[in-house]
Amino acid sequence: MAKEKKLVEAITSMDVDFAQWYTDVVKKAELIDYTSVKGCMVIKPAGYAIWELIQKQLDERFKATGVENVYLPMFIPESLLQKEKDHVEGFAPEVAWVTHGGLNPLQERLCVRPTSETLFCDFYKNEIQSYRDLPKVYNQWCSVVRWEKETRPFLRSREFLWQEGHTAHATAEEAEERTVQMLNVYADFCEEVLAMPVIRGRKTDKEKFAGAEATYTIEALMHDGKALQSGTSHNFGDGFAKAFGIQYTDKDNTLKYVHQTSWGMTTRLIGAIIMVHGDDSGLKLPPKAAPVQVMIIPIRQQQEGVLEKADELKKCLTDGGFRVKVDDSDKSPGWKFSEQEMRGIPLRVEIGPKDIEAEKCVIVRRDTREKIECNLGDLAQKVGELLQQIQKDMYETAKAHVQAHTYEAHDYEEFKKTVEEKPGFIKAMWCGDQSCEDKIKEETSATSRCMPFEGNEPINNKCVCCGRPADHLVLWGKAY
RNA sequence: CGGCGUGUGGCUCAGUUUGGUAGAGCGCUACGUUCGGGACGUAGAGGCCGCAGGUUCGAAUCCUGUCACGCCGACCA
Repeated sequence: MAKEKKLVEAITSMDVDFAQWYTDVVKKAELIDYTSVKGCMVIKPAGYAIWELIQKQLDERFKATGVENVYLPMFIPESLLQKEKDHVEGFAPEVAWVTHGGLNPLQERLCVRPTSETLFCDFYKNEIQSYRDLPKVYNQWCSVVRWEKETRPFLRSREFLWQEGHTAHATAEEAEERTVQMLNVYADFCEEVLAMPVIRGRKTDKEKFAGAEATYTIEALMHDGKALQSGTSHNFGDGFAKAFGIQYTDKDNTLKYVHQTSWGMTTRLIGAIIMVHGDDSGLKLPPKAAPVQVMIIPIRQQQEGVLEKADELKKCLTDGGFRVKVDDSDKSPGWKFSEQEMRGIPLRVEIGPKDIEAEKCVIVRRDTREKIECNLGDLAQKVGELLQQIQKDMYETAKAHVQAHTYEAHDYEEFKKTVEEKPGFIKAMWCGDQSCEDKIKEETSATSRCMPFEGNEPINNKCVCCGRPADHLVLWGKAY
């Protein structure tokens, strides 16, 4: 149909060029704008509002587990960054340095935080004296800078917004418990709020965070079959505590090192929403992460009473607790439909003279495009039901996509063939030797995403790469 | 950091090969007609052709340098 075709002309089809499709959606949905600094973007109102919803709902979940928010500086003295060896080595290649204050060179250069472990450690070493001072469960919302070579909006920018939680505990058990707890907070948040299914698991040593004893991750699968690390939670053991001298006096009057964790989620989640849910018409927001949940589009709005009715419906829905807007711009209705779809607004309500006459309106779902007639008196209730349904259906659809794109490979031939022909997750056994991981990455470009906590029954007992005995099931895939 | 590509009104691009008065479509402004899947008419506004040098009577166009952006790799949330 010519008309159908016209709908998509502004956005490249995802089957033609997924990367271009992503960029088109990001621009057309007005989430960001590029700036004169590579890798740094303007997050526009439509994009920032999504972040605000993420922040609010995540923050509530954090606080329910006892997290308190703080703010630490954005600069780290070089000497501080260098205290933990693995950590510096991991981050040194991508830090930005401040070398001058005004016109004068600094005595010691300062790095712009790429993450704040070292600052939290420096802070905790004075803050923590006794077992009574523990645990410390702090979090900060801020931006960090990592001088990436290649950048993409939301997925990999040089400056990005995130939250980083940093905790200190008396025992290793408590730290481990917190690490897992936060990973679960993340996973539940992704599934319940973002309607995005995730795989929880542990990173291999090769993929774990610089300085961590263990890194846990949630991995999501994008529409094109590539994986996206969507949140991480690290257990540092007492490594940082030893490097920074963070000790407390326990009940038995002995000095002990604290055990620490850190965990973070970023604006990358917005990229995940785009790539998990979006389609050729644009963005598709899950209702709980949609800054505008309902767009009311008046038809023949110049006609007396139409705009008034639209505003009336808006008030009714706003009072019902929904996020609602009326598009009263002087564009044509068809234009407004397309805009609502590109912006991913979950529901639109069409209201025109014919509807007013019949005391009805038409509701259209963004996810299925289904059109539903609704009596005006039932609108708020119906909208509530539909938003819930959409939230649920979007999750189910995404879940089905992950299941349909998760494969098993029993030997290396099958593995290579699967990587090449079937984008998605591949379950395969691994002997635990990093040389196999390296080889697989080099030869197939797939990386180990995680060793999943669930669905990890061995599929055989041989390493998919070298054939030696293997008891780790690893989820592999090409990643962003 | 390597490979490829692109910089011309707000946007998408033509013009560059072969130097000669800066173009189109969309968008924008005003008025009018329209309005249930990207409406139309009329009249307007808007550009040191990324930046800096050079060659030339004359440069968007040729030369040198530089900056930025995009895509693909290596590094990463």
